[in-house]
Amino acid sequence: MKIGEASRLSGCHIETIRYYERVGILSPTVRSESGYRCYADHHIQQLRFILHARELGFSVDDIRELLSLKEQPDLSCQAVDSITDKHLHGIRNRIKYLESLARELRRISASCPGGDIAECRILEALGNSSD
Amino acid sequence: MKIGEASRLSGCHIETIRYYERVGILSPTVRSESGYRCYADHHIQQLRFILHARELGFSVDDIRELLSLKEQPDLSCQAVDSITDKHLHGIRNRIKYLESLARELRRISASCPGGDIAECRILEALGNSSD
DNA sequence: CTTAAAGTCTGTAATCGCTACAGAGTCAAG
DNA sequence: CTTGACTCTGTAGCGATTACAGACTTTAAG
Repeated sequence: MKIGEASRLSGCHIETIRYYERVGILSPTVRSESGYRCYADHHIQQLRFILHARELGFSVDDIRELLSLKEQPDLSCQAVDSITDKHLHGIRNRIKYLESLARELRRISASCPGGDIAECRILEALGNSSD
Repeated sequence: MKIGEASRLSGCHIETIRYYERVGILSPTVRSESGYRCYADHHIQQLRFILHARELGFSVDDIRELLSLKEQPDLSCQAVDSITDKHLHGIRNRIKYLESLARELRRISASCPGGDIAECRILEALGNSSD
């Protein structure tokens, strides 16, 4: 099948499919006489895997590694767990960071009486280095 | 003062200072005979404002607007509030999104018995389109 | 006075994960 | 036979920096 159908079946944009091939997480395809990429079922499977992993926020590098591990069924899945844990850890850190930002913004915003710019506490707070 | 001292006083990297000038959120400087940038106190103030706003996650475009509003003390600070609220909203949405990712990752991760890759439920879950 | 080190300049490329073209070629239907 | 849909490659853009290379200037020490 050609890239258009692969796109419809996998849910990946055409340009993204070509991108995944370029960065080496999607296996290269056979080419037709005219140079069109020809996709097989396993490509669709791969694309769905990639898409789902991306939806869960895994990086392309993580996915490369996950796909490579997938090819070695006899290995312990500890490496997979480790990638997942690291990723989860990263997400939790980002959440904590964003929560602290939100708290701080809320605090600053609440302190502003809402009159003229001259008395705006938000701008004032931004002007002061560490408050 | 030259860029090195401006960097030390403001806490911005030298290259970042030049970048802020290039994108137009830091006022251009007078140049010395040899072409070195000469910074005054108000540049340091501006840099601290920018740095703090960036720490709170405001975009460069937001900052450009905040700085421009700051120059008009007679205006209502409603525009400032609006930028801040929008930003806070964006952060809260990102938090929600990351929390849903974390829940899903946790769920998938917990379902894995931890043996061989062949039985790894994480890889299995990633392979299945919508679960 | 010379030389070495530290500072500064401009311009360009890299980061990440796509997305969006331009311009050319291919294929199927009417 | 032509129109339109599809595909190709290659390149540039996004955002906010960071990281050079290669050239120039200034400062401090010997």
